[in-house]
This record gives sequence, C-alpha cells and structure tokens, in this order.
Amino acid sequence: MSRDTGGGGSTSAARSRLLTTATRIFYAEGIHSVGVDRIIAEAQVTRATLYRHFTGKEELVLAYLGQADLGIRAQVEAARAGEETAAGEVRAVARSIADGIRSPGFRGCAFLNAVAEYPDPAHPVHRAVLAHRQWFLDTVTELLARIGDAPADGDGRHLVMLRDGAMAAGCLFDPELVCETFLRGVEDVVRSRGA
Amino acid sequence: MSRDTGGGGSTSAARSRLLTTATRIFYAEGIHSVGVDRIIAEAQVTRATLYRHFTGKEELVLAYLGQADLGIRAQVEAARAGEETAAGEVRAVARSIADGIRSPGFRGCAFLNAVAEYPDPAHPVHRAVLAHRQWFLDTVTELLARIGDAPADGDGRHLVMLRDGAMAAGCLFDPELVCETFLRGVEDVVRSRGA
DNA sequence: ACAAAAAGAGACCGAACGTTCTCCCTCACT
DNA sequence: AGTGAGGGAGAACGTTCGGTCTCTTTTTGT
Repeated sequence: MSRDTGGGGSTSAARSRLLTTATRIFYAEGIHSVGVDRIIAEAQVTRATLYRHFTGKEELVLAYLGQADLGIRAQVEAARAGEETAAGEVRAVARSIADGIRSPGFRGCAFLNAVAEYPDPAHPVHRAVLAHRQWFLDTVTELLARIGDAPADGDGRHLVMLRDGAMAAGCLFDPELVCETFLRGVEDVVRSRGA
Repeated sequence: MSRDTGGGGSTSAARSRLLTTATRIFYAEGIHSVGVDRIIAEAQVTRATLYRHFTGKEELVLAYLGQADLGIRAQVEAARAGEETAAGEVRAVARSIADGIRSPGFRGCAFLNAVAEYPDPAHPVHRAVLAHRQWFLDTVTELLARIGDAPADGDGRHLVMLRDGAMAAGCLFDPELVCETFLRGVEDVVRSRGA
C-alpha cells in the first residue's frame, strides 16, 4: 500500500492525511490563523513528514486549493451529466451550488476566502484563485452560449456574480433564503436567453 | 488641539493616526497577516500608545470595521441625498458602489474580507460584520419597498447578492466589466418593480 | 505655575510561528 | 538478505507575534 507508481503526483498515506486535514482546517478556519503544528497534530504526522512532502506551508496551501479545484470541477461535471439541454445543465449546476450552500459545514467559497488572505496579485495563491475563477467563468459562459443566439459573455458574468454573492452570503445569512434568491436569479438569466 | 470633550469617544492625534493607519493596512493586506509592529511603525506611534487607546489588536480591528461602517453609511446617505424618487435613490446607491469598485486601491468589501478571516460566528469581529450586513439589507429593502407595491424582501436580497458578487469580483476581474454587469442587474431589479 | 494626562523610547516577556535537524525504526522492492 | 525511502519522535533554530513594563519628555487644562 501507499506506493508511488513513479508517474507524476506522489501518493502516500501520510501525504493524503496531511492534505485532507489541511483542506478541512484551512476551509473551516482560514489559512493565516492556523499553524502547521495544528495540521501535523490532527493529521497525526510528524513535522519532518510535512516537509518531506511539501516545501513549506505555502505549497500545502496551494495543494489545498488544487484539491478544492478538482472537487469543484468534478461537482460541475457530475451536475452536467445526465442533462440533455444546455439550459438543463446550467440549472443542474446551479442546483448543485445551492446544495453546497445548504450543506452543514458550508463556510463560503474556498477561493474567495483564500484570496481575501492573499491580496497580492503576484502571490501564487492569489494566482491560483484567479485561474480557478477564469475556468469557472469560461465554463458557464460556454454553457450559456449554447442557449439561444445572443452573446453570452454578459450573462456569464452575471451568473458568476450571482454565484459569488450567494457563496459569500451563504454562511452569513439564512442559507435557505440565499439559495432561493440565487436560483431565482439563475432562472431569470436562463429564461432571458429563451430557454 | 486633540482634546477630548469628555463625551463618549476619545480623540487624539495619536489615536487618529493609529486608526487611519490600521484601516489602510488592514484593508489593503488583511488582518491576521499584519502585526501590530507594522501598524505602530507606520502610524509613528510607540507600542505603549497603542495599548493606551485600545485593549489589544482585536479592539483595533473592531475600531477599523466601525470606521468602515461609518464610511459606508455616509456614502449611502450622500448617494441618496438629492434624489427625488426611491428608484433614483437605489440607482444612485448602486452607482456609488460601482464608483468604489472602479477606484484605485479597491480591495473588495472590507467586511467580506474580514469575515473570511473570522469564521467563528461568536467572535466579535464576525458579529460586527453580520450587524453591518443586516443594516445594509434592511436599508436597501426599505428603499425597494417604496418602489411599487410588491413585497421587497426578495428583491432586497437579490440586490445585496449582486452587490456581494460585484464587490468580491471587483478586485479579481476587470472592474469595468464587473460594474457594467452589476449596474445592469440592479436596473433589472428596479425595473421589475415597475420603476 | 503646577499637576495630570498623553506620548515617546525601548527593554522585556512568554508563546507561537515556520523551518531544519538528527536519530531510529519499519517497510517494500531488488 | 540488503538497501533505501518513508515515516515517527522530538530537539532546536531564529523570528515574529501580541502584550506588559519602566522611565522620561512633552503637552495641556486649571
């Protein structure tokens, strides 16, 4: 068990525990306010093991965001699967986002939270957030472009803006009301494109 | 100069410098990542002076948010003044928000940024953010209620959601496009109420 | 003029930070 | 059987953190 196939990404029980723990704690409590001691303690790993797999805390943060990125891409893909129309896919993605907001332990968007702690645009963490956001904007814009003939750029930005607002407010207001408002807004956008 | 009138809030040159500096740095760089040393150095104040005016860093953070709250209330009030209709007031507030997003040095919403660093709902900083947001939601909802006869709660939440999304994306995407999308969304809400 | 408050200067504290180090043990593959 | 990487355990590094302290100087109101 826990053998590296020699390919690209390394895998091991300790590294996996480290990443899972870091993901949980960083998402729930923020990044700057938790030290590596907390993470290695809860991951039941020694300090040396951390620095054997990551060059430092920053790389651990980047791995956390990388994992979050993979998770969201999978979530979007899963939501789109099974839908037959582009409008159906957009609605399914929106429902999936709403489900996340309603989930216990929801603490907002991991990327928006992270970028609030890394305002420097040149910082790798900040850039990772921008990259993820660009992917999401492109994805929903392409999806919307398949509904009707109107240019989709504005509607894509509109949808992302609603999502950002919903993710930000989802852990500050009543999640149920936030989801209702969000889904209604998405429906308006989809209908305005003739679906 | 710099004399306390004996009323409620104390005023002094050093305290004012401290608060101005803290506001600037906390907003631009975050809270947990800047130490009191940075603040006292740039405020040209000694350590003892900080702790003479504030019980600790946390109180300084709360004072920072209090100042930001006052600033936004004044901004909203200024935008509303001179408008003759409720719809005009909503549009003016939205334009004022867009102006902020377009301003150089815009780093998003001070409250959303702060709450990302204080996820604990029981923490005073977190609660200060919730209080500010509740005020803003109430304000725009009351304003929207004066346009048309339909219930305004949903539209108020919709408008706040757009604002949150715009503030979050305003320093991550092209501010001009963000403002355009935001103002269009606000216009849709206002028009849907018959204005 | 005088007393009180505010501010400056800087030493100092214990704790936590991220990081590096050595030593030894346990596996898995050759 | 042996070799080398992965991991556990823990000491130690220098730095920074938030916060407290004493002492002196400046300012301010009476």
